Amino acid sequence: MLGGIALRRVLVTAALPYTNSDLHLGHAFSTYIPADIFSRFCRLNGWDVVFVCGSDEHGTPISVAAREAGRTPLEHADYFRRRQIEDLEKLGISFDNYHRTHSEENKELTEEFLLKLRKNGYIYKKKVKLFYCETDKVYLPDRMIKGRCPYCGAEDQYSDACEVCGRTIEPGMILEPYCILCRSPPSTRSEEHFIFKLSAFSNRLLEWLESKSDEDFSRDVVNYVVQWIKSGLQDWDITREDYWGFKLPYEDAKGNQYVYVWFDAPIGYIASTVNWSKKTGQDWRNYWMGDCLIAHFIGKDIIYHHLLFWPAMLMGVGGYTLPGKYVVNGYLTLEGRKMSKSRRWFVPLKRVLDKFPADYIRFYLASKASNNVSDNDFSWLEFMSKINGDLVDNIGNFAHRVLTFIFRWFDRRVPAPGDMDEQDNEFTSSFMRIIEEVEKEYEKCDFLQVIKRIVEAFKRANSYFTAKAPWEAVKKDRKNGSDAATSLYICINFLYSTAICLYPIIPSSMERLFEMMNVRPESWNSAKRFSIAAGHLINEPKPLFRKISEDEVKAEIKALEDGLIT
RNA sequence: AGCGGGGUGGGGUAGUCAGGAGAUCCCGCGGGGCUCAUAACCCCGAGAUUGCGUGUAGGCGCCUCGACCGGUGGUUCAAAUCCACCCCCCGCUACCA
Repeated sequence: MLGGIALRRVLVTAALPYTNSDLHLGHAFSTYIPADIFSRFCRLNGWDVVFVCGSDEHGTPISVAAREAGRTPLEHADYFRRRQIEDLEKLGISFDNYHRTHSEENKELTEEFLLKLRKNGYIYKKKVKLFYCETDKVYLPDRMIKGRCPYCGAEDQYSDACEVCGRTIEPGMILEPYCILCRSPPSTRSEEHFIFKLSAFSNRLLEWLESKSDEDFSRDVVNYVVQWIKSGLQDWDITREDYWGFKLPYEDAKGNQYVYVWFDAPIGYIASTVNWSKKTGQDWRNYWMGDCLIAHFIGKDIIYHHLLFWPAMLMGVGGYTLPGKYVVNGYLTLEGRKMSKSRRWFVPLKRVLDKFPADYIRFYLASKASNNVSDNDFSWLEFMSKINGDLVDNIGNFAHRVLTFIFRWFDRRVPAPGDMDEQDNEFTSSFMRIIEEVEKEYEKCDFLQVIKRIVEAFKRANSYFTAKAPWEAVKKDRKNGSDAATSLYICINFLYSTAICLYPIIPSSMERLFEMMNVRPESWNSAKRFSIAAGHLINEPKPLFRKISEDEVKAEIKALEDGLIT
């Protein structure tokens, strides 16, 4: 079973949104929807699960953007934090706690990490050369310096890599460097920095990674980082000058030296759990220091931070449980093209959530999220066709035909079944089998397969319903034990079971369905038996989903093409 | 440049780790059925797959007997699946989070 954890205790984290912009469909796809579905699935199973997240608020991009917007970095972070929370709530992401990295808890933990790592001999000091912009009064990281490529001579390339010839540019090699803020040439300064001895963990990381099952650590991802380790890990500079973040807790640090954002960001997961502890009276150590499956949900861009830097930090400090499961999804392209803010080729969550039910977005994106690093495409026309075909016509319509049938022909009461014939037995055992399969796919976080199998089950159900033709049988005999009664009894139980299966993916729609069925979703296991008894009274059914019109999606495509997305 | 992931009927996708009759599902297309249901649903079919000649077509004739999951070659009784090389697409590359 899942991660071999006996206690069935799970801590789920979703990558912390960086507070310098609004969230878009890509974020929802790669991280928040998968993490939320998994958390809900764990809760249905009755496991002890805590789902934490929070905003990631430090770093140069935020201080620079804040200055441009005439705000302090904290005000800037606050602004986007609020907007992100709005979107995540609207999307139905069920965090148990949403905290922030610029918090007391995170400050304490970060300091503790830094002090312990230093005490354990994993932090050392080293002189490094830095670019400094005299005009803007900031130290410039690689990405804030552009210049001419020393290899192919291409202009306007970032100082760490040339997009034209594809080569990596070593620090300081860039020709005619300039600051991207003011275009003036930077000066160089030499500072003493604190360095985390990442290289010391190479072997331990390798052993740890290679000891994991494919189920919890997908092979693609492990190969990817193993390659990285084998080519030689470099130590990690965790100091920044004149920065927006936490001060270094070392006595020998200078007053303007701060902690690099990527050091305190993952600690934010723990900080959020600590903050949750304070609210609930639970002990966060049960999750971070005990027998618990820690599951990180991330996009493929931050694999290194989560599979190398972060576990190395935990190993170096000692006493913490290491991550036990990673779910990594690739990027989302949009209509076949890479998303880009500057080219206005993206879809903000605010916009879609304004126009379509969150469950539509969840369903469509989940149908592509298969715990896999390869990219997936978001296409408005495909979105429409999946929603209309799978969700409305197949699933929604089946629910409606079963419920209205019981409501009208059996006076709202689930009829008592008679003897089951071969068709009844075959259909029943096929959907029980599908539920077992769905359970396995949920544990793997392969939601593509989950949805595929459920859609298939509904197709079978529609076929079964047509074959049994209860509308004919009912004309002859509509009492309990009749042929029609048997079919409907089986169908409403199928509906309950599959609604449980879909509950983590489209929770609010399934809430409405449960309400119509007049039941509460009990547990995952309740899907594996006939949970709705004969005689049970149902409520009046109403259509669960509405169709999307072609005009609606064409309008979205047009808005994109006209560059109207902001 | 290196590394990673792909290339499967008209479009989109599954299957590749554990080789077994050329293949899943969705959309679209052709035909039929049903009327309980949100103009929904069900069933059947065509389409990936074949050289040359000929007929309006069903077809017929001929031969060096041809085709099959990007291409070529290999391993195998058997390859979409394993191996090698090649072509094309996409992504990532630590101090941009």
